[in-house]
Amino acid sequence: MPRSGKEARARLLQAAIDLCLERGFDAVTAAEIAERAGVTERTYFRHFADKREVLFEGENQLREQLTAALEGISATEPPLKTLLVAFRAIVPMLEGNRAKAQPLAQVIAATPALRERAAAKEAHLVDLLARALRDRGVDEESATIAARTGWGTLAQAMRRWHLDPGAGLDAHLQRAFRQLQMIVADLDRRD
Amino acid sequence: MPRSGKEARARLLQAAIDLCLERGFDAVTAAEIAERAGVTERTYFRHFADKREVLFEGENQLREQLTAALEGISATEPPLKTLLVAFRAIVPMLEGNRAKAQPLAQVIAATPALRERAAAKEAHLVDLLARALRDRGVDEESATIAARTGWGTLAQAMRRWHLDPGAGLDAHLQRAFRQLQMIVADLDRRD
DNA sequence: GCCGTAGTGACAGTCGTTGACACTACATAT
DNA sequence: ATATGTAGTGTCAACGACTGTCACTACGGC
Repeated sequence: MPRSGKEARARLLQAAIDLCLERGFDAVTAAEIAERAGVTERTYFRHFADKREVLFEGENQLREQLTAALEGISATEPPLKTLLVAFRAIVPMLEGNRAKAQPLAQVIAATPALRERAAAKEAHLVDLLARALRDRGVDEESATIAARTGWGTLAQAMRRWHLDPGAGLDAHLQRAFRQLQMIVADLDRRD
Repeated sequence: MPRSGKEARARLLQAAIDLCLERGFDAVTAAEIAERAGVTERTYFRHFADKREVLFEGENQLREQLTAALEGISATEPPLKTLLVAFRAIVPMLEGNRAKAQPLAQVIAATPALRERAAAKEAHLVDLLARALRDRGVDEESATIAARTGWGTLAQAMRRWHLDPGAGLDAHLQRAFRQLQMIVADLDRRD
């Protein structure tokens, strides 16, 4: 009984989240996730490459939004500024997703296998940023360093934001970038 | 016939490298790796947590060397400087390992599952760096940003070094950090 | 020679993952 | 309405990754 495929994925995601919150990822089998979603285990693996992947649906959205945000930025901006502007552009989307993303983040943080997947996804995104900068004429070395640095700074801002959502992600983001400037400027400081 | 455990691990590593270079990681079974090393599959899993882990033995050494290098640096140095000095301290070790590390890097780069593990190991190392900085009195936010930034810059230096080993890793490292300074300084540039 | 520890082999079993084949819902063209 | 293509699905079978258990063996110290 094939409804829409998209709906099946949504039900699988919900089933996976529920089961993982109840028992933890490792104590749940792929067959159970499928069963709760009303499909076969085989069907699960047609929609997702492996048992973990269902929990990372949201990352795709982030990737697309980030790509779209980068499109609209003048190629004459300096590389790190480009990233900062793109990050600020997706802040509303990130803030809107917080409620849904939080339980997921909790499950991922508690499971080594999922943290591993998350690290791989981050690496992918950094690659994406570096490629976007290179496409704008930034040399390969600067693009890579800027992408890693920019992403790392965003990640830290998001971490603080999760602990203190009241201030707003944008404030945390600007604060983190200011911190970055100080840290790098200090590289040549004499005691 | 239990020789030393340590020797078994070494033989398993060599067997894994050989087989992966011949056929690629995915086309090799854990049982085959064990067999070529002269032990049982079950014994393999006593020494390594999973099929991938054997290929990341070297990372442990890197972690230890980095920890040791950080010990010897005055806590009054600014955070990013601390990391740069630590990185330069382990340059000889990295250069000495290049011959052994290269085929491994090739296998890892060609296999998504291994790239994933590599990303996780990187995240671990960044955590380690951040913790080291915090232990020296650096505030949590600066420590995290500096760790991610510093590691990212080292990673880029190592990438360039792999393409151009003649110049020496240390030269690439200093160059990358200079590049970082320019990129961050440019954040406020007006076109 | 005795003993504790670390390392090992041999099974058996669970779970993740994949290939092959046949079948069904839905959209669209006719 | 009927035909037909496409996407989604169920079933079955199999391979390989991993784990628990039990009994056995090398080796160092006593």
